[in-house]
Amino acid sequence: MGRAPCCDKASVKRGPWSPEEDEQLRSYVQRHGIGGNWIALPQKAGLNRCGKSCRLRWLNYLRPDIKHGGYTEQEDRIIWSLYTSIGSRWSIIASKLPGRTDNDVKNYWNTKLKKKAMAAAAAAFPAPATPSPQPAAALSPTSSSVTSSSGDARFAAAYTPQQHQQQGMMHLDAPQRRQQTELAPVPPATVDGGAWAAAALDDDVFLPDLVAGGEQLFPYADLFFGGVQDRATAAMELSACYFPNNMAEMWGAAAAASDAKPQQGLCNTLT
DNA sequence: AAGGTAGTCAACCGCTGTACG
DNA sequence: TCGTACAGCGGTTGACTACCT
Repeated sequence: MGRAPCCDKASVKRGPWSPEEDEQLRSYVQRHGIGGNWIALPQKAGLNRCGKSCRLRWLNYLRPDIKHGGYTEQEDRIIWSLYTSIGSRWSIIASKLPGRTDNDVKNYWNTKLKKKAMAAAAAAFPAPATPSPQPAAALSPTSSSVTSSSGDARFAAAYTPQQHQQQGMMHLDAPQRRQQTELAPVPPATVDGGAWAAAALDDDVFLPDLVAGGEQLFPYADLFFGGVQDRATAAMELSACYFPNNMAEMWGAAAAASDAKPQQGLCNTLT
């Protein structure tokens, strides 16, 4: 038995929102809040829309703190670094960019940033004269983020694990990294976030790949952005992104939950 | 000017995780 | 413990626009 639909799709309006509907939803939320129930909201607000549609419209468009377009190079760096580490977990990536939504970041990556990354990859690793014995199809079939998009597959295929090792780079196998991320052990709670990140030696944890100092810092950055002038500054930007001031407190709470499931790992903690 | 193609982005779909009775 | 309802997420679609031939 399947789940009952959240609304009667035949009777609710679909498609683009009119300015009147936007105003209706906006004024209702401003006056009453969401009320913890999106399904019931359309009826209360007098909207002939599905609750999910209202939620999406509010979160992605009507929310007062939303920013559209005008991505900065710093934001590009953050998106790109996180994508290469955790894959297409857009909500996590968006949560590190104030005013950005997961949908917006996803669209931005798919339409602009991915091409930029692929161009950089193609320039760094020109295609061999003979066909590669390991085509993109050899990538993990379990990866929706890779296999569902030829662009992603090509982007990922541009970097083999061997190349990563040769270049001293972190791996681009997003599902693998995701698995590592979710299974990553809770780090010591006695050190602050930045110090822990710099001190961590466990290769199973992705954050040190990004924020640890020295030549390993942003290993793709030179390819992608044409060089980071001030690596220390860039490190601080990303460190601030990943590690809030109460990092030790956060990890302490996580460590206290000794029976924490693997899913309660790094990314869930950060969200 | 007209038709075709590519790019963009809002919106939808279907699935998963979680809270709750 | 199980079933249900809901929120949230990521992938995909389709309408619209810009650009090219």
